[in-house]
Amino acid sequence: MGKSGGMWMSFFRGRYLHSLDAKGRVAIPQRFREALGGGEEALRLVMTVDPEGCLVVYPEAVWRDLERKWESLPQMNDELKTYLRFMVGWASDGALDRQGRILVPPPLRDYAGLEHEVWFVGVLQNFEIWNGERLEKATGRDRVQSVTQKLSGLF
Amino acid sequence: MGKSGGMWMSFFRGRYLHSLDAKGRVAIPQRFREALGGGEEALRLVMTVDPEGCLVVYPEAVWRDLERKWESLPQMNDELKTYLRFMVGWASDGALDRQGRILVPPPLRDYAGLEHEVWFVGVLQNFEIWNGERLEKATGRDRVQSVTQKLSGLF
DNA sequence: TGATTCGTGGGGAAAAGTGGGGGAATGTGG
DNA sequence: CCACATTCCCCCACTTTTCCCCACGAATCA
Repeated sequence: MGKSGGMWMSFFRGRYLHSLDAKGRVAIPQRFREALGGGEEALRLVMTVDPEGCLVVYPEAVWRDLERKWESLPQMNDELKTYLRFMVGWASDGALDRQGRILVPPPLRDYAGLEHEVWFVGVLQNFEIWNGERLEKATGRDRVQSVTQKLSGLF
Repeated sequence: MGKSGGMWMSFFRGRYLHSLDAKGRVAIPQRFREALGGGEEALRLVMTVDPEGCLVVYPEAVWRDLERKWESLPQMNDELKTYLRFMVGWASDGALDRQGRILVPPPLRDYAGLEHEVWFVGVLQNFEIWNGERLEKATGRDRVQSVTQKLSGLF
């Protein structure tokens, strides 16, 4: 609310530092909650891992599209099986509690090296949850500058 | 609003020294406000970071075009993911308050090393917010002269 | 010199994030 | 099938941040 009716926030943007409490819960940033589901219904999402060492969170609808795509692929080769074992095998679906928090299952917490402080990072269609040091390595200036070079043909 | 004489300034130009107050707010230079969004509606903008160490501010419309472009690219690309994590991951969207100010979120403040005094610099389609010393390093004469050499073929 | 605009500062209500107590649900071992 | 421990999720209370309002002072313009 407040933020005016402008309904253009359909993407996840920005970074937020939140804290994981002793019970393994974190509050989803309010801005992300808005992007998650709009309406009144309970916001459902799917959380899984990323090879870079963070967690990735998708709105349920977006995740379903991914699943449909995977399922409809022509042939199931070893690479695809490995990939699915990873993405789907780590996936955990859930809903926000009434305070807008999610519970991060212990295996995922371990995978991403999450302690007390965690960073939320929006990347358009989904968002990520990072351990601070890992995030810094992944988005350091040097890394970004070299990446920008390679991408410069694209835009 | 004031000097609505007639034509709009459609580009951002010039540099202005303003101050960030204790709550992290800065007034956008009046000239920039005019360029931002014409009409009477609340002026919306998106602020993110630049690898050179400053903040970049785009009018909402310009930013949306960027997002549309990014979104249409193949998403499995690691370089693109890194790039988005940087550009989108730092992005903060907001509107000016009634005094024409924006709130600079703490993470962005830290990234750009902004203390009390900050410089606004117009660069056509968008403008930047700098820490004074960094700006001086980035636009020192020696630096600019060498750059100008390399560019001389372009115009 | 009075009126208007622009930048700056601060008070205060509302919202967002954080932490903890306790009941329901789940699962495990007798 | 029944204790028992564990996990999960609700509610409430507290702190911090955000945002809306009003007000002052410097600069500008007639």
